[in-house]
Amino acid sequence: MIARASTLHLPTLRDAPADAEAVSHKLLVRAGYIRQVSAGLWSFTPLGWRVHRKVENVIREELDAIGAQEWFAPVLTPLELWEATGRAGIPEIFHTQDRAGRPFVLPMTHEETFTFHARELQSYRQLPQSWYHFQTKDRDEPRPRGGLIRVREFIMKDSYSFDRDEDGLEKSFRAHEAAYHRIFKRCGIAYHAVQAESGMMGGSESVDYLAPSGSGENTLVTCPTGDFAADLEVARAVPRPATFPDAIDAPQLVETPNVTTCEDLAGFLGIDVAATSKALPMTLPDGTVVLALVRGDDRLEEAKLAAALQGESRPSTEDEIRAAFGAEPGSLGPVGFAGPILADEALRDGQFVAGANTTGWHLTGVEQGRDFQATFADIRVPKDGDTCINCGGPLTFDTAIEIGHIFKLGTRYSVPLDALFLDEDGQQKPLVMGSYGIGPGRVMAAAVEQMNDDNGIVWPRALAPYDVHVLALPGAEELALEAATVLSDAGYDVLLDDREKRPGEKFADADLIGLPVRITVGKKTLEDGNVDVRDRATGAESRVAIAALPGAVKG
RNA sequence: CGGGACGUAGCUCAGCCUGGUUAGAGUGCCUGCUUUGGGAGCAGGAAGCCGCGAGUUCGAAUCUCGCCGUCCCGACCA
Repeated sequence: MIARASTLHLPTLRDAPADAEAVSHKLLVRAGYIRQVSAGLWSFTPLGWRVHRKVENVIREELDAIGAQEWFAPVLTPLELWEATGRAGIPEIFHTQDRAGRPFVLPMTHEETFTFHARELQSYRQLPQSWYHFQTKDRDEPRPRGGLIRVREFIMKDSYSFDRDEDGLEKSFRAHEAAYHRIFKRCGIAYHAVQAESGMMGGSESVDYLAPSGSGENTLVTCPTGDFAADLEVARAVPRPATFPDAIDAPQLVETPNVTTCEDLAGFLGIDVAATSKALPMTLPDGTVVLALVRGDDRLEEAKLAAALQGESRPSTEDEIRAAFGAEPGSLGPVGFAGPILADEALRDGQFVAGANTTGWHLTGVEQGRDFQATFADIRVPKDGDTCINCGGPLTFDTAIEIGHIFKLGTRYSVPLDALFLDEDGQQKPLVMGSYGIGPGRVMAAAVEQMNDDNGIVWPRALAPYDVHVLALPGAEELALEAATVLSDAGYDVLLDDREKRPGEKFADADLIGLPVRITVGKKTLEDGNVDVRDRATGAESRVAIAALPGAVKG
């Protein structure tokens, strides 16, 4: 087909909006792919919607190839389904009601709805099933940002698998994993599949798909040798070794007036900050105060802490600290503390400086096992200078966009929603489920983040809204149409720039919009019948006869 | 929700501190002429609830208060 730029709504801008920060945000707006309606609410222009649909179709083809079946389920969902699974109270959920006052949610995912439908699966003979749909998701995000990177309403492809047991789930999970690999590969996106937190989804295993980019919400931790990749929140790493002072037989009290940070403490004592410890009292829901202990140069990773404590906790209040330690906040430490202590692995070996539970005093030479008892877990945030747990190589940290996430849900939803089937042994059992999401909008954003230059977007062929951009320069309109027609007849989607614009403006817009191939038909063409074929990514240019275009354009 | 910034033409911004004719520029848009292989030139033109509401004042884009909106950092987060 041929789309004429003269009639297409193609609102390119010379300047990026002032409030845009992320490259993908700036370029998608400037090139006319998206427009903002309100915070976190974006419309896709005709051009942008074509890209979105390209992503959708790649996903659709790969999911269909693993036997998944496409549905379409409503956004509006009766609240009672969400009450049944206990997710109605999640703060991100939009709530609404009908005229009779019946409550509904605008859900952020469709586990409840699809599990509801899965109640119709009654026999193991009907299993396994993998169902998916593309549907609008709403999330009352506290802070939307970065154009398409974090929004309040978006289309997600979400799949749900239903199996009779864990083995079946494993197969369904791996099938999706393989499909996801093919999907992102086809979209031309660099990504890492990493172990991740299951978060509010529940379930046992999850794999996060992170696309490294200049902007994003996640931090991807990788080892250059390729033997390690993880989301910062769950990444394990080896901190640099601490340099300890000479060991002593028992902790020694030292006065440390006006010392508040570990850096100050290390400076005051003239020791390595990594030889100090940091005490962070946390309160559990039942009121218990747990002392979280990390090395002086480390930060506490709350996601890891939650995993170690098997539940959420919060920083203790000053009153709770006084009650638990009999001391003021500021010089807390593990020695003499009667409650549970959870220490980071980095504190296992060595003698550290710790708070003395007396304001203005610290203890040197504090050794776990001898001076206090603790349980150990990895609860620190990895940081620059850490090394790989597998090969010891230096780790690198990159911001990344989460473009997909797959979960083993188990029976988290099938039990509360009574999605049961009759197994071969005559027993009624809950369906064993998985769920699998991809945000096509985020795939678009990630592609732009990864593929652009100073002049604009450089779309991979699979995602470009059209295959070829034919520029009709003044006087060559007829020939340009001929070139476009030859390509269209050969099966290419062509954007024909037949606007009454100066050449420079057409070139600039073509670079900005970023179609993979640009064909210029102009004065030179009138002379010898050849057109210029230019590769957007490499800038390589060649002169080609119009009749030979289909071959020359082939990727 | 905490911290910070911003709201003036489609877009990018000036004007505000120190209140005062009819609110400006660039770009984009419209008309005409000239031009046409990397955002050309000339001439003419349309385009603004100066975020909203109160207040101060003879007089408010400008000062004060409140609200709303948007962005950034953090918290939060499939």
